[in-house]
Amino acid sequence: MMSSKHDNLSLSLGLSFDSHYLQLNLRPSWNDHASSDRTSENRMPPSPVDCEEEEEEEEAAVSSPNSTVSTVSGKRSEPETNNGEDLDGDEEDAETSRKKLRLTKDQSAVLEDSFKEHNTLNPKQKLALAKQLGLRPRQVEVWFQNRRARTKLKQTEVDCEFLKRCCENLTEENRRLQKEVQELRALKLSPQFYMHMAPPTTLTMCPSCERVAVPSSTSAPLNVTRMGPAQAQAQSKALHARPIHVNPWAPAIPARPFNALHPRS
DNA sequence: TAGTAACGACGCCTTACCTCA
DNA sequence: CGTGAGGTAAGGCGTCGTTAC
Repeated sequence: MMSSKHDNLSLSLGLSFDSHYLQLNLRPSWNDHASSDRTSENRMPPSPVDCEEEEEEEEAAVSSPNSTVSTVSGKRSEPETNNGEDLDGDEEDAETSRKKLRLTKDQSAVLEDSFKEHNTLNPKQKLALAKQLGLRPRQVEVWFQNRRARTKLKQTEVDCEFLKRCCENLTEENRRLQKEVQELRALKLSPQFYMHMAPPTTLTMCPSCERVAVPSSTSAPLNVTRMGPAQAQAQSKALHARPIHVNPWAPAIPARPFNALHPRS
């Protein structure tokens, strides 16, 4: 099913906004229409029996916003009377305004715990959670959707920060390598450099592109060969004419695994 | 067996509401 | 007291997978 494609979402993100949000929920006057959590709409069902009775039809009418019968329940212009809870104190403007229904601390905590276990819900779990929390299944569904969106957003921010640091490190590494190339070129211009150097390997310099050829299939020690013009041209021709699948002009510097975050380590 | 409509679930985007500085 | 920013519940729409026909 579709839930499987989200199974690898990282849940280890810092979710500080939730605690902040939950603290706000403790305030008794967060909503004038709802004098308490118990009386606020969609918070608590009129009774467990009522909730049980209504959940059956709600599940059919609410759980899918796209089904032909479900879109009725969520219209912002329509009062939410299916739980019957919004009639006990805010009959003044319930018909016209869409209420902001804040979940209680306990509700959020339970949802959070459930989300840590599995970030998607099957219909059975959704119904059970809704019943446990005194919410409509649609509310539980929406909470999980928004929660997944928040997780994804957080992950995107983390990824963005990571890529930013990668970019910075690569820029720094590039700067360092450019400097190194300049130094090597300067050394190359002075003949004494080669005179006093006992090269540990044999390298073949390509006269045209000034790179060092690395034999692809030999493990024998290399010896630096300074070729004459004709000889070098012939070898260069041979090297360049050969059908090459892998670039033979590898960097002369021994390659090592590059860590973008720690390029010098 | 292939095609198709219905349905459910989800993601993405947006809106409306709420709180706080 | 008014206001803008940020957070969040919820609506709308498109997409995809499943199922029945």
